[in-house]
Amino acid sequence: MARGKIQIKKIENQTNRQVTYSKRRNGLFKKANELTVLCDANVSILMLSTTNKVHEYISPTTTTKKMVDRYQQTLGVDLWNTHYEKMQDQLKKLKEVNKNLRRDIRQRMGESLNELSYFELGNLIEEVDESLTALRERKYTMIERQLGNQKRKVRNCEEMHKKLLLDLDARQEDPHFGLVDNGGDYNSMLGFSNGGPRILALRLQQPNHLTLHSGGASDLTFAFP
Amino acid sequence: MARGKIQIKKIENQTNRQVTYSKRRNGLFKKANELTVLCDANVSILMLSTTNKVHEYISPTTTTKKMVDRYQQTLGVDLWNTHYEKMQDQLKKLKEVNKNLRRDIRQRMGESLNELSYFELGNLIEEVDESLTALRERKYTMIERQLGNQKRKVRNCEEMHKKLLLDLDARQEDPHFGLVDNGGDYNSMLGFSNGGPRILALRLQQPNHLTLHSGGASDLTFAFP
DNA sequence: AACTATTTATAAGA
DNA sequence: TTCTTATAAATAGTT
Repeated sequence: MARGKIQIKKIENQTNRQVTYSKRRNGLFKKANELTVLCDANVSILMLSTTNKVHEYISPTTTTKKMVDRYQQTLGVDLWNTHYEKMQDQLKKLKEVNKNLRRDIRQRMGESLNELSYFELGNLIEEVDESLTALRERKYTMIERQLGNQKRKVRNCEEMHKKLLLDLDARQEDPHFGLVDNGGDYNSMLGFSNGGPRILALRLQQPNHLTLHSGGASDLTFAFP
Repeated sequence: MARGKIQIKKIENQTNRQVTYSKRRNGLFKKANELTVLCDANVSILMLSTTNKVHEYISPTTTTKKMVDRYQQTLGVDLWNTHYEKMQDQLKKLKEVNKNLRRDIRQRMGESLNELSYFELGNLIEEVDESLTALRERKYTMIERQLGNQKRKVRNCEEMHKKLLLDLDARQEDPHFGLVDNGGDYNSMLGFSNGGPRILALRLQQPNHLTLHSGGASDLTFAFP
C-alpha cells in the first residue's frame, strides 16, 4: 500500500513476511481499538503466526473468556459443550456404578437387605458362606507358611549355635585363646535364655533373653509379602 | 479519516455509530484476511456490537475452536481448563473409589487376598462372619414373616370356606335353589385339591388344584415389601 | 449504497 | 526493530 502495490498472496521471503506480520498486526490491533472506542463495541482478536506464537487483542472493557462464552451462547451450543456433556455423562455413569458397588458391599455386610428378594438373599448367603471358607483357608495357609518360616529360622539358628560351640571348644583346647565374649547376639536369636547344658559355662554379660520372644511374635503381626 | 479527521472517542449519534461499526468491521475483517494470506497466519476475531450482535472472522484454514484451544494451551491454563480440570479430577477420584470398592468386594469374596496382611485378613474374616450371621437372621425373619402371612391366608380361606358351606346348607334346605357351581376359586385358594369330606359332594367343573401350588410357592420368590 | 476528499496504513528502503 | 516516505487503502461526511 505504499511504494508500490502488492498482490494479496503469501509473502515467500520469510524475513519480509515476519516484518509484514508485525506491522499489520499492529495496524489490525489499532483498528480494533479504534472500533472499540468509536462504536462502543467489544472485540477479541486471537492470532497465530507461522512461528506458532499467539497474539491477542481484547477490548479493555471485556475478557477473552467472556467473549468466547458469549460467542458460544449466541451461535449454537457446540464448541466445548459436547466435550462437557461427554464428561458429565461419564461422571454420572461412574456415580451410578459406585452406588451399586456400595450397595453390594452393604448387602454383603448384612445391611440394606430389604432390597433383596428371598431368593437373592439365599444366593447371597451361599456366596458369603463360600467366601468365608476361602478367607479361612487363606488364613490357614498364611499360618502354615509362617510356621514353616519360623521352623527354618530356628534350624538356622541351631546350626549357627553348634558351629559357635565347636569354635569355642577349639579355642578352649588352644591355650593361646582366652575365654572371649562373642557379644551374645546369637544366643538372643535362639531365645535359649536358659541355655543348653554347655551354654551355662559361658558367663553372658547381659542377659537379653527377651529379644526373641517379642521379635518372634511380631513376625505374625506384620504384613505378609 | 477522510473529509475531516475525527477524534477517537465514542460516536454519540447512534445511526452514525452503527454505520461506522459496519464500515470499520468490514475494514477490519478485510485486513485480517489480508494478513492471513500474506503472512500465512491464523486470525480469529469475535465482535460484539452495542446491539449485542456477534460477528466473527476466522481464517479459512482454521476454526474458532482450534484458535481458542490453542490460545488456552499457550497462554496459561485458565479459561475453561479449571472447569475441565475439576471434572477430570472428579472423574479420577471416582475411578479410584470405584477401584477400591471393587477390591473390597473381591476380598470379601475371597479373592485378591495377597494384598491383605494377616491381621487385616483376620478382621475381614470376623466381619464376614458377622455379616453371614446377619444375613441368616434376615432370612429367618423373612421365613417367619412369610409363614405368618401364609397362616393368616389359610385362616381367611378356612373362614370363607365355612361361610360357603353354611350358604350351601342353606340353599340345599331351600328347594328353590339348585346346586350351583361357585367357580371353585375358593377351593383353589385353600389348595384342598382332595377336598374335605363335604367338598367331594361338589362337582367341580375344572380341577384346578395346580393353581395354589405354584402361586403359593412363588410368594416366597418375589421381592418382599 | 455510492462518492470522494482526506486521513491513515504500510511497502520498501535506510 | 524503528524511522522514513511515497503511495495504496480506508473511510468520514456527504449525496
